[in-house]
This record gives sequence, structure tokens and C-alpha cells, in this order.
Amino acid sequence: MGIVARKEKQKQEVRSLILEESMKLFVEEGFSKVSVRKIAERVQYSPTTLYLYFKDKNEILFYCCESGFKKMLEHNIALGLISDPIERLHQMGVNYLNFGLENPEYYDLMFIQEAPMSALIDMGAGWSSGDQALEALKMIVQDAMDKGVLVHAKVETVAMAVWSMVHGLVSLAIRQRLDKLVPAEDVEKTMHESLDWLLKTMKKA
Amino acid sequence: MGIVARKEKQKQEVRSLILEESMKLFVEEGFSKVSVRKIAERVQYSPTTLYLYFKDKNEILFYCCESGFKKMLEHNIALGLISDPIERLHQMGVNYLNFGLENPEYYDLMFIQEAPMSALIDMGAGWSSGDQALEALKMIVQDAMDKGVLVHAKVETVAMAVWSMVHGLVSLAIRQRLDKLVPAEDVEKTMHESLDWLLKTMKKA
DNA sequence: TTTGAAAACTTAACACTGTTAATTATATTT
DNA sequence: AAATATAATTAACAGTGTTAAGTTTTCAAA
Repeated sequence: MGIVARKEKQKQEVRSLILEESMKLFVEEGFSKVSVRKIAERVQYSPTTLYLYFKDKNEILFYCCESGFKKMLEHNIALGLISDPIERLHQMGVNYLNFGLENPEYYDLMFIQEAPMSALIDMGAGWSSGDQALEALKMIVQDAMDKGVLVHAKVETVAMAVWSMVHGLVSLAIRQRLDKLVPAEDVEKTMHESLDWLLKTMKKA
Repeated sequence: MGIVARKEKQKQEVRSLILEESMKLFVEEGFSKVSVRKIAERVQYSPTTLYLYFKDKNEILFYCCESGFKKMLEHNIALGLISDPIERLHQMGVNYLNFGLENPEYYDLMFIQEAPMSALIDMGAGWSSGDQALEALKMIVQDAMDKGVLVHAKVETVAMAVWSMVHGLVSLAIRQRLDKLVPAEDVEKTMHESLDWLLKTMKKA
């Protein structure tokens, strides 16, 4: 029985190798430049070998995406220390903006591309990492309402509003749309001002 | 001189034909399925002929995008009749959501894809249609502040916040992310609730 | 230790993609 | 009618994801 377990381990190692090189590749050269053949060249396998370890390219991208979520959640560990819900929500937003601007390729994959979601449907799996992040958001919103620092409303509605707002900021920035509203050098600053404005506005007077 | 003018006219007609068929194609089959060869087949020309009328595929997509903006602006004509700035802003948001959900392929091209912006840079042109829409948004925000129904803040900051919010809603919905927050059948309703919430929240008490 | 089956991997190929250079056909002008 | 522009095409390049068929390697049973 030990032998079949070792084989499985080796298989997992190859899988990991493929994923690692895939991520390096699309962090270095950008999402659109990642191809099955280029990944294969990096891991020193024939292109078709990758299909023995993953169903298709979408599945590879899906796992890269998952690792992006891990990266993102790491940023949010320190959040638990902040007791004021509004301030915690604010810091969560700041983290979100920073993550998106610092890792545009990851962000693209996680929240803009449809490939990972297609893989998700094909695999019959759940969006566990994403769900985790959303759950955290809902918790904070709920907490803020409970403590009376936020006007009462449906939690999903407010969570959706906040998420959409920060996602809108990051995705418009990444896709060069925000520099049509303010000069390119002011984009990042104004993004943070917009977030500040939202938090200040939604805070119960 | 009449002959050179007629030739120019013919050339424009072919250009229009290419653009029309391109738009039909990507409304019918989706953005990702549009290829130069498929467009060429529709207009009954060889694929390479399209390059005599447009620099590249991006340029074709850019002009499709422009026509999307025209479509969008049409929806906003009736807006001038609403005198209350907040309500006007609200209706503008509703129009935005509806346009995005009803024309996902257009929306994708206008606000998510990078191809049209690349063409814009290559052509050395301005984002005139987009600018027009943003200008309208800024005007309303300014008006609302002047009339004292909105807390005073930098116009660009608030405009960015509002735009990002509605864009976030539409783009997350289009890319199947919002159904991770609420059940698929509730997405559209909750989107509108989020927009309502924002407007209600930002309105000066 | 050799045989035979199973697992791992590769080669060749299909049907696409955007795009360029060279070539042919069609008007227009001389 | 011949020469010249203009318009459109064919052939080709370099790339994409993916599948089927063939080859090599690994490993347990004879």
C-alpha cells in the first residue's frame, strides 16, 4: 500500500510544479500571454502531458486563482485586531484596493476572467475561497449593524454595495478606465478618497 | 472631384458594413467568438481585406464600442426631465444597470475588455463617447451639491464612487460572481436594492 | 530474470486564431 | 489599347487549445 501512496505523492508534486510555473509565468508576462505550450516548456514536459494532470487550461487557471485568494486572505489576518466595525470594514477595503493594484494579474483571474468560473462549473466544485472572503465581509457588516454604527438594512444588500464599489474601483483602474475621470497620477489617491467617502457616508451619524 | 468623393463614400459603406456585421456577430455569438475570419465570411470578403479598412481587430472592436456608447446615451435622453438631482442620479444608475444586464456583450467591450483602450492609444484618439457619459455624471453630482441635497465633497471623488459602484455591480453580475453572494434569481433585485441603498445613504439628511 | 500489463509521456494532427507579404483582378487614367 | 492605381485575394507564418494514436518507462507476477 505504501507504493501507491508514494505514486500519488509524486503525481501531486508534478501538479504543484505545473501550478507554480503557471503562476510565475502569468505574474511575469501577464495573464493573456499564458499558454499551455509555454507552461509545458517551463516544466519541461510536452504540452499534452499537462492534460494528464488537469482537465483543461481553465482548470489550471482555477487553481492559480485559488492561490490568489490565499494570498489575499493573508493580508486580512491582522484585521481581527480592529474592534470598531466601521474601521475594520475600512481597512478591509484598503487591503482590497492594495491587493488589486499590487497584483493586477491575480485580481484579473479572481474577479474579472470567466475561465475560473467555467472550471468551477465543469468541476462541480464550490467557490470556497471566494465564499470565505464574502462571509468575512457579511460578518463585519452584520456586526456594524448590531453595534448600531450602521443604518439597519439587509446585510446582503450592503455587502453587495461595498464589494461592488471596491471591485468597481480596482477593475476600472486595471482596465485603464479611471484615468479618463482623473489624471493617471491621481487615480490611486482618488480611489482611496472614494472609499473613505463611502465609509464616512454610510456611518450612522 | 465628384468621383473621388464617391469613392470615399463607397469606402465608408464597406467600413460600415464590416462594423454592422461585427456587431451582429458579437451580440449573437458573444464577444469571445468574434474572429476576423468570421466577420470576413459575413461580409463576403477575404479576411485580409478587412485590414485595408481597419488597422487591426482592436480598431474594429473600438468602433463597435463607440456604437455601444451611442446605444447607452439614448437611454439617458429622458433623464433631463427629472429635476431632483438625486432622483436623476438614481435613474441614471438604474439605466446603467439595465443597459449592462440587457447588453452584456456591449458592456463587456465598453468597460471590461482592454482591446478598445489599446486601439484608442494606437489611434491617438480620445475616449470621446465615454468622456461624454462621465461628464454627464459629474454634472449631476455637482448640481446635487449646489442644491444642497448632497454632502459637499470633491466632485471627482463622489463621481468615481458612484460609477465604480454601478460598474462593480454590472461587471460582477456579468462574470457570475454576484450569484455567490445571493441566489441567482435574487441577483438583479438585490443589485437594484444596493443602488437604492447607496442613493438613500448619500442623500443629505 | 524475463514477460506482460499498466502507467507516463510524446509525436502528429486538427481546427482554430491574428496578421503580413506577395500576387492577381478590377477600375481608372493616359 | 496600354499603363497605372486601386482593390481584393491567396499563401503563409507563428501562434492557440485540444484529441487520438503511438512510444517509452515503470513495476508486479510468472
